[in-house]
Amino acid sequence: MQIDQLIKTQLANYFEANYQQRDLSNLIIFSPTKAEFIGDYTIVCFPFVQKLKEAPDVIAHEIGTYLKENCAIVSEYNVIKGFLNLSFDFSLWLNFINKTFKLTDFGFSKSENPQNIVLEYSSPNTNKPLHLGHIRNNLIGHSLSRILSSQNHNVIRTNLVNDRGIHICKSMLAWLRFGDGETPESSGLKGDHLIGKYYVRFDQEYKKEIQSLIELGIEKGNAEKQAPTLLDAQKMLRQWEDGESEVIRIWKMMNNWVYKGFEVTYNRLGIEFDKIYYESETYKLGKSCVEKGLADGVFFKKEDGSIWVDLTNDGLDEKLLLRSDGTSVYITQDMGTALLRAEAYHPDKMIYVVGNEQIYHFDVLKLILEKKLNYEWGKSIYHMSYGMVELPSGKMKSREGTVVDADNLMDDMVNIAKQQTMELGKIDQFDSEEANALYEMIGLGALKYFILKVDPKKNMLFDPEKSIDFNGNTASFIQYSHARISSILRKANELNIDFSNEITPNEIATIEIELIKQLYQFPSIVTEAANNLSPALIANFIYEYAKKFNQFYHEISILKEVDASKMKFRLKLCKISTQVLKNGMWLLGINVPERM
RNA sequence: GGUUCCGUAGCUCAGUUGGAUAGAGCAACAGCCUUCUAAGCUGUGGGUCAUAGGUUCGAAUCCUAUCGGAAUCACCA
Repeated sequence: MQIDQLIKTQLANYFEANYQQRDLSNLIIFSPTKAEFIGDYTIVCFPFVQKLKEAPDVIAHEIGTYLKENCAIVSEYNVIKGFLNLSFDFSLWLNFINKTFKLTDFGFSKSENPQNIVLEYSSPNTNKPLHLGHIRNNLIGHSLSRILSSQNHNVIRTNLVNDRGIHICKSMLAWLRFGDGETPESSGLKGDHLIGKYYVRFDQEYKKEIQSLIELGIEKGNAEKQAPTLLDAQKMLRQWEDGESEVIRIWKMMNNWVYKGFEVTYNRLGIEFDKIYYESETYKLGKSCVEKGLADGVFFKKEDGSIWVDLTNDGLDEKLLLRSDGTSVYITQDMGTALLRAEAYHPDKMIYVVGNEQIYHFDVLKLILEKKLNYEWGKSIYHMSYGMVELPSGKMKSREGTVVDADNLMDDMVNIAKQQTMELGKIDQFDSEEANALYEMIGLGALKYFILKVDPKKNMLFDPEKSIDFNGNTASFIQYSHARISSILRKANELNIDFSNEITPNEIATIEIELIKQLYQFPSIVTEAANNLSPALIANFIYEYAKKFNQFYHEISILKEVDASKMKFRLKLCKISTQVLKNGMWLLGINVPERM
């Protein structure tokens, strides 16, 4: 199937026979020919110069002649400077079209060594609703799960809910003091939003107390530690870890409100999990892990009873593993969770989709598990760190209210989509259910695409004022292209054109060849995206493809003024194009409409 | 201060393992709807790829230094 492998093997034989050099085949650079030159694929000949002691264009001609004579698919070649441009026989593309057009899973491939991959993403705290940063996390994670499973890997999608800890106690405390028994039902608020309200309330009270302590002449750092509400929250955390029934009851009740709220958000985003872990269920294992390490002398205890690991020899610092009051910290439960996962799934890889602000945390985690506790699976931990989403005003801070709320944002996007769609007035025949599904598809598609098209590792900017466009490099453009192609295929269906049989068109337009060449690349792009864990590669590729198709659409009439075989050929091309757009967007977690 | 990441058009972003003359979209301007969907297509303008060195046939890409931005170095998660 892969042309480049075929040619490389041929060339390796050639170098062996004529120059007695085997390792030269590693130097072969094989890439699609740039549009402004004639040819399909290009071999760069400069790297051979040193070994073969010949001028680049001489070598290029030699290789070109050899390939043309010995390689059936190479029909022509030309040389420009050291670049050897090869043209392939059209039968190659024709076979590709005839074969691919029957597939529904075009772009997906069977990996020769499928792996068990535990993929963690989302990982929300239960003290506030999801915001734009979480959206990026969820979208990247969800898309990666699809990209990896498209390569035949066994992906276990996991979520680790941070349902315990001091932050939860803060919300609980504020609710007990100021909540007056308020519930999602009584307030009409979504559960996660209700809890978020009290998290903010806690912070306000806390700040007030700090201020008044400072006015009493207490130094700021101490004031922050001595504020009564904070002490109360810390007390509550100890009560929680001791399993005090009233604290546990409220905690359960409030967490359930939040879960119901999250469920709505996840459903709307289209995010799913195979297994949900709760920190409250894994932190104890983490604790025993720490105690075992202490017993083995890998960790050490300070005078106040807190337990630490010394990583100074590994270029990091000392890191706290258990507080002096015996309660666990963030990393404690991550150790426990990792342990559970390793036992349950025997993963070849454990991928954590977590923001780049936690690079240090995951360096520590991996180091502890792999090198200090000597777990074999420790080396399989990989932190897929993504960049922050910034606003024009700077970073989002949930306590300062400068966040873009996930639910509000989705509402806004769908509303804008609705408004724009109605203005265009193309879907008058839709009933309201169809229409609403379409608004949802377009609005959320725009949001998802906007986020996923950016290289995950980079920080990105989101400007709510400008909101998200529906023109240009956007999901709507791709969805629109899909709707158009679907329209052509519907028309063909109405006219009862059967294009399923093998065809051999004799004359082909250049733009068609360009389309086919691009189509041909799709599977390797998906593989590359899986290797680099980058949905952005796919997003930008399908945009390029959709754009090219739109040009094709304008330049070439598909159903008229062509002979029958050519028309059928183009219909096949259309069919494959819908597969590329549909499958590509599926990998991003975005739906495409038949009409819009 | 230590560590890590980023710096490409006015703005938002692409740029495959180093390859040919640096690519889109938005914004601006000029055209194109009697045809399978104009959420589209065509054209124009816009660049010292942060800066300076180095590596080589060749550097936006690799190395070093400098400047600018971000994250982190918590008994927060």
